[in-house]
Amino acid sequence: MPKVSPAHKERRREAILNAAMEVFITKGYQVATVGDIAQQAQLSVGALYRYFPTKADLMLALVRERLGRAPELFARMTRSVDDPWERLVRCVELFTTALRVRHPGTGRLLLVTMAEAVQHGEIRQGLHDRFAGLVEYVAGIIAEGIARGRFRQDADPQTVAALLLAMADGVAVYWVTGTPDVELNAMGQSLVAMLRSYLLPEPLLKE
Amino acid sequence: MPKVSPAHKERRREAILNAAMEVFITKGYQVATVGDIAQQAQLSVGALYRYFPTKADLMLALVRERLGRAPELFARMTRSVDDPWERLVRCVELFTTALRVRHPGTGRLLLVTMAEAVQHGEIRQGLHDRFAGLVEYVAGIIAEGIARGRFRQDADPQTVAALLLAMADGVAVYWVTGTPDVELNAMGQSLVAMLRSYLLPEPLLKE
DNA sequence: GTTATAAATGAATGAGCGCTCACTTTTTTG
DNA sequence: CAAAAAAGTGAGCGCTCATTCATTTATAAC
Repeated sequence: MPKVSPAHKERRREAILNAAMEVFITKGYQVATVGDIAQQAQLSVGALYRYFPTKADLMLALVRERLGRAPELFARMTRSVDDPWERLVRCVELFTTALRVRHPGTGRLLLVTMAEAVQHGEIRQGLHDRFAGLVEYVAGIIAEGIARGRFRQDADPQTVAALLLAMADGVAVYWVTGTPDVELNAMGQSLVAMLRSYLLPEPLLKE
Repeated sequence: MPKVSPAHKERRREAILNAAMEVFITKGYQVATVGDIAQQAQLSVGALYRYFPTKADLMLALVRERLGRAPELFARMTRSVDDPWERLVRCVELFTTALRVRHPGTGRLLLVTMAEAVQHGEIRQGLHDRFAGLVEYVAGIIAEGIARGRFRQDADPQTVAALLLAMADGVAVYWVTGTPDVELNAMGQSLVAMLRSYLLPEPLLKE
């Protein structure tokens, strides 16, 4: 005879994950304490341990459920656009918007996760999956553009996609560190301009 | 009446910094212990504290002396090249080579430093100085190229430079995490190709 | 309302860490 | 060689933290 409904348990689990995210991105994984997270979730330490067996499991769940879903999220948000070039531009826009507005914590989570990945194999795997998924999606867009004859024929989809995403994450990481005096929108625009000159053949350039 | 020469003290200080770098980049700042570093330096814990007052000071010295000198290093290594475009290409080459061959630990140090910067103000400042210095140098190259009429006139040196360097560091971070299946040279070549199509006006493109 | 049982609590446990300091070793100087 | 003083040692202090568990509280079923 269970005391609460599965739905209630799921809601509490989410609350704990939200609390963990908040604490991890403000203090970093190692400095954050389980007590901090319990307090943020308005729970006791013991109760928290009924939902996640260790502190590391909390982090891993965050990596898988908050970072790991980026590829499908991007795919869903840009599926409606047919033209490969437009879809690429949408991706860049989506990224800068998400970073600033919709999911401002995700950039910080990415940074904390990268730092932890150096040591923790499962976390490294989680990051790998996310990046590989994103590269695959973007490379697909580029490949389609090439196939349709709209993009420069000698571009290597995999490499360009990886470069693009490394840049995106590089900007994200620097942005959340508050390190450079970066204007996110200006960088997005320059990136699009650069991509356009590289990918789009001459006839489309005159505008 | 000092017991050892200043030169000897300086050599020991360097040895400790080398040990700290090795330990920090394999374990991360928080997980690394002062005991680890002392052991790596073949010294006792107490002796180490005669050279650096706290663990945090060790990290800070590394940030300033290993990361902070990147701008002058880049300037020195590319000064001999006169043509702005060639110098830009040299920078990209330099970066990929340094990452793989000459200073393989620097990428990891960068990642560990970024993670710590979230919390630690002085470290954040150190990172900021490094990035600002690099942006300034690269922006200078681009500005010169524009002034000489060799580069696209509507390019914004600051933004393009920041974008370029965020990409470089993004690649570095992903590379050291071992996350994507990245071929560093291929990415460097694609980057140069992209830059060429963006920065160089038509007459120079035909080759 | 009673009871069975899941959920929640938080003090206690034990391990580990940064840093100190009373002491030992080494080197320089005269 | 003797003495002074810097350099080096490492056990120990005080503290923090992840995790546990005996106990209390809340809920659902009847």
